[in-house]
Amino acid sequence: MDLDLRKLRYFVAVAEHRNFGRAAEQLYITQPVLSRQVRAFEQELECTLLVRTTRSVELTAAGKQLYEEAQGILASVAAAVRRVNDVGRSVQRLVVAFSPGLHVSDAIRAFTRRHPQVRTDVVPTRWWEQDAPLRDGRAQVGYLRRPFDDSGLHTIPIGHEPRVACLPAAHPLACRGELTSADLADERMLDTPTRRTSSLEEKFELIASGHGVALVPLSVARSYSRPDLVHLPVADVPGIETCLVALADRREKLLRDFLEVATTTLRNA
Amino acid sequence: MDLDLRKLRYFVAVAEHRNFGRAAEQLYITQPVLSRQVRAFEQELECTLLVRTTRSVELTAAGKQLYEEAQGILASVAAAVRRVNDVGRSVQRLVVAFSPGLHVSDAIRAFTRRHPQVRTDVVPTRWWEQDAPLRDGRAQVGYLRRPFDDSGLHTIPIGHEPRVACLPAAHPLACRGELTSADLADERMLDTPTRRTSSLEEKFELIASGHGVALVPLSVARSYSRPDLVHLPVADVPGIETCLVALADRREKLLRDFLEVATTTLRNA
DNA sequence: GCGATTGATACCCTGAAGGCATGGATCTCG
DNA sequence: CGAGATCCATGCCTTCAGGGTATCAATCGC
Repeated sequence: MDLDLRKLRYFVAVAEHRNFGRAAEQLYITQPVLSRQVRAFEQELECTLLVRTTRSVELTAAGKQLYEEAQGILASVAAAVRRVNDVGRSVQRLVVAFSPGLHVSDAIRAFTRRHPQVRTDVVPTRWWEQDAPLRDGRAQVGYLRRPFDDSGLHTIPIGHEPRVACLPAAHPLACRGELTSADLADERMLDTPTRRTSSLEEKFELIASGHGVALVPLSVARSYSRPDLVHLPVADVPGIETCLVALADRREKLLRDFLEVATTTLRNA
Repeated sequence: MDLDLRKLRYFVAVAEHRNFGRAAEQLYITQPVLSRQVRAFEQELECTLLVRTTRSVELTAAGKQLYEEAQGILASVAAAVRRVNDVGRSVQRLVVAFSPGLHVSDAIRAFTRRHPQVRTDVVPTRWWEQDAPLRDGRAQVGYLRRPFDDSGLHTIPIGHEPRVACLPAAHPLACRGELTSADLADERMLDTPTRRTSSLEEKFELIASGHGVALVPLSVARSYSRPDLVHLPVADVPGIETCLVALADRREKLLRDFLEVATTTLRNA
């Protein structure tokens, strides 16, 4: 019933590595200790979390559930501790979440000029749950790309960018100048938000190794260019909208100021 | 950085009792241990949380912040642990939050008839943050009275009830049959959501002891009748709306079923 | 000034957390 | 098939955080 966060962190490490030895190494403890702690954790929860064979470690349904829960718990706890520290030191802070490929430095610089006493920070979001840092309290404002779950969020559209097709350089279509969606009809698309492709790097790796192609926002294509991939404009796919986002029920002056500064900055850009 | 939940609980107990001895008693530990643990906690956070004199304990700004944060953290952690346990035992559960005075037993009984395998549970809400159990994951559906913060919530109005005036039995107006808002113009109203009156019982206690009067929903007046208070209809105050509420982004079948069963049940009632 | 109240300090003890050595099971490869 | 590699579990030892008792020190009320 008491749930020790240390043991929760231990479990998370094992869940991520699927391997006690390497998880222990990352935690700077020895493997036997980790085995014992995780087993004790399971007994406390009265619930089996892992299926161990001598060769592999797998998560049970409960283990998967706990792993999901743990993400949010640990993130919220860390954010809460930092907020308490900020209050204790009379520090004002604004954290900006941003989706891969988007740049917020201009807005932050402009905001810092106007509010030099406010510390700013940024946190990257994972593209299949872009709203998570806002909802769990890690960030107060986000700079996100649609689509995302906007329930309870205040959104300000600030831009629209085309999407380009990303293909392996060796692909037959790669030498063409511009494509249409018809050209891509037979290709395997990697756009669906499956959690398999957890990072953009992983997605590009899959594309480069021939597992499929994808449509990506132009800014992403610019940021992650690599020699074994080509990016080609596609005539008839809709672009994608970028938004400034904040929790709808937040009314702090700092937040409103940032939204104002950011919209003007980004409009001038 | 590591934040021990045990110490967090210790701090919360002290913050609530404003007294080490009584907090220790509630925690089933001794006072010296509690003093040491809380001080160690402050050192870990590198942040003073309490101002102690030999006669009193007060919260610093950081302490207040942490106390607020701790509410959510501990509630979410407990809810998460229970969800993990439910998954581990293949238990399906639905938790219904309800505001003071509302009765959900009919809906729950009807739902249980249709889904006998689903465990149901209820959690009371505090009237000044009725949406909290939904947002922190303790409950999946709520039966709340407006006004509440409905951003990101899916709401289904299910009823409208009049409000009645609650007065001390000894009050000059208490012998009148019906009032108008003009009659109450000179009275001190206890309706504003100040956190001073944390429970309805406390509110009624204040009224009975002559600190003011209040407008309360009829169902609340019925539930909490006591000899030293009278409830009188007021001709010209608007009634209050009751809603079934769920997080807007939730689509679980169980939840949708409950909403359906509940709306029909409540409409027949 | 005196007792009551309340938080802090000193000192001790127990048990949980960590380390090391090693066992036992399974996979890989010659 | 046998040898080695890999990986989790177990046994045993050590350390220190967490808890207990006794007591001190400061403040309030009378």
